[in-house]
Amino acid sequence: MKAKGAKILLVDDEPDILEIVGYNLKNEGYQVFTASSGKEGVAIAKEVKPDLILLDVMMPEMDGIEACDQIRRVPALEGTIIAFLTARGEDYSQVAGFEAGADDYITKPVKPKVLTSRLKALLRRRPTAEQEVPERMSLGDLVIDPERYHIELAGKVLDLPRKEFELLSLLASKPGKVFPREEIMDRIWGTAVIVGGRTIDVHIRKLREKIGDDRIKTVKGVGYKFEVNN
Amino acid sequence: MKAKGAKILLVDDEPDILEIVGYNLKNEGYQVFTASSGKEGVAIAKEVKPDLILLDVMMPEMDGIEACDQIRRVPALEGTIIAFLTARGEDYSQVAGFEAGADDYITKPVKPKVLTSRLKALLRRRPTAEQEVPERMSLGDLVIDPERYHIELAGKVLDLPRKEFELLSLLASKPGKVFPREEIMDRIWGTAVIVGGRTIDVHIRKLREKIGDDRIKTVKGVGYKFEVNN
DNA sequence: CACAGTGTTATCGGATTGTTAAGCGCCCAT
DNA sequence: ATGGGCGCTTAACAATCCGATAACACTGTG
Repeated sequence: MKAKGAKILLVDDEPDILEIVGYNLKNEGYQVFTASSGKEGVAIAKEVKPDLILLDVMMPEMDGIEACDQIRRVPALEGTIIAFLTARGEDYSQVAGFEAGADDYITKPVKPKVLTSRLKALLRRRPTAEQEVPERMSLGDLVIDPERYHIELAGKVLDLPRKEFELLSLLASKPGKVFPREEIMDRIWGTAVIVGGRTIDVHIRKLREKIGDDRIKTVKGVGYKFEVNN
Repeated sequence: MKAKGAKILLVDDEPDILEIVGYNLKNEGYQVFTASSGKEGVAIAKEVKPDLILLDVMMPEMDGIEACDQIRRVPALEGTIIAFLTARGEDYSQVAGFEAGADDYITKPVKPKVLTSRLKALLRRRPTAEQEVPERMSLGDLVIDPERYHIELAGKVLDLPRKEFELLSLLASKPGKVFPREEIMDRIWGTAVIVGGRTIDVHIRKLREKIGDDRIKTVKGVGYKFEVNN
């Protein structure tokens, strides 16, 4: 059910809305950021680069339309999806909003389920997530098949748990390259998740147990690398 | 690029919309049919059996929701994709909450490019619409017959309810491939329908009950895959 | 030898999935 | 119209499995 933690920025001047909507989105596994004015919203957007921004139209200081406009001018926020949250009846503002480059409108009040479903739909068709077809990798007698989510070792099929599979895929994506622990953390857990120091090691250990000690090499003080042995 | 002209039925009471949207779709190589009311839409749908129907929600005589409902009752139009066209600001919660069985919502005004890209995405999702449906799929002792909505297991004919059949067809369309839950949702329920988290599991369970536990495999944290066992 | 970094193992919590039963709307036959 | 059956969804609970952590051992390096 979780759409693995896309970043969502909520901008609304009513704390209640931030609270309620934010709560529901967090519950769905999103990373939620909030701002209480257009100005603040733009600032935070630049900082965290959210995947999606929910903008209330009516706000003091800087309304949603102008905020949208500003955000659209920031190159770093190119692919960001912007959706307006509007009370019903704020009619003409919608045309302006559309011109400002909004991707969707959601009218308040809205049921949490409906809201998250809309957001999911929006996030799903973002261009960035469009066309990534992971390819089958062959490395000696080891075959990594992302589509089937398993590996083949010397002809034998082996199922791996998710984290292990991702970790191996990452390391194997560039054989010989040393992946610093930092990078591994970022790419597998994401910048938002904080896990303890031994977690990577444990997964590495399990991998070694399954595919052989000699394939993953430790570079002390730096990280790990995958090596095709044969 | 042109998908050999899928048939699209446009239903809207505004001639302008029919004109503009129709023009663009034809330009993209689709076969376009039009109707200007829900009633007419249903009639034409029965006649031409389009792959996809674009329904305006607000229409005289019969609105889009009712039309959708009617179309969904026609067995011959079983696999038809239905997308709602709504004006921005029309209340989502009402429409989305309504379980009419639409696959997507598209809000007007929409740029032609965006519209066609979304339609393509929709058509791509449906195995039935994209290319010709393989008459029968044979996978070991399991035969899937899309024509009759039933399967044969070890020679015995087995009738499956619609959702179960669609689910099985989807999984079996690429044996071995892991279908993420998200993708299953998209392709069987569409983005417009909101269903709870356990719904897929229940259908999977019923399928396993009928065709055997060993054919559908769970990949935890990801999805399910079909496997030919012999 | 101390210390920092890594290896190893067992354990626990919780997220994810399995399972069953019940509810609801629809169709059809009585 | 009415009742039963069916298909789909939801709810509630059980089972399972994964992944993080803690605790401790090991290794190499200054």
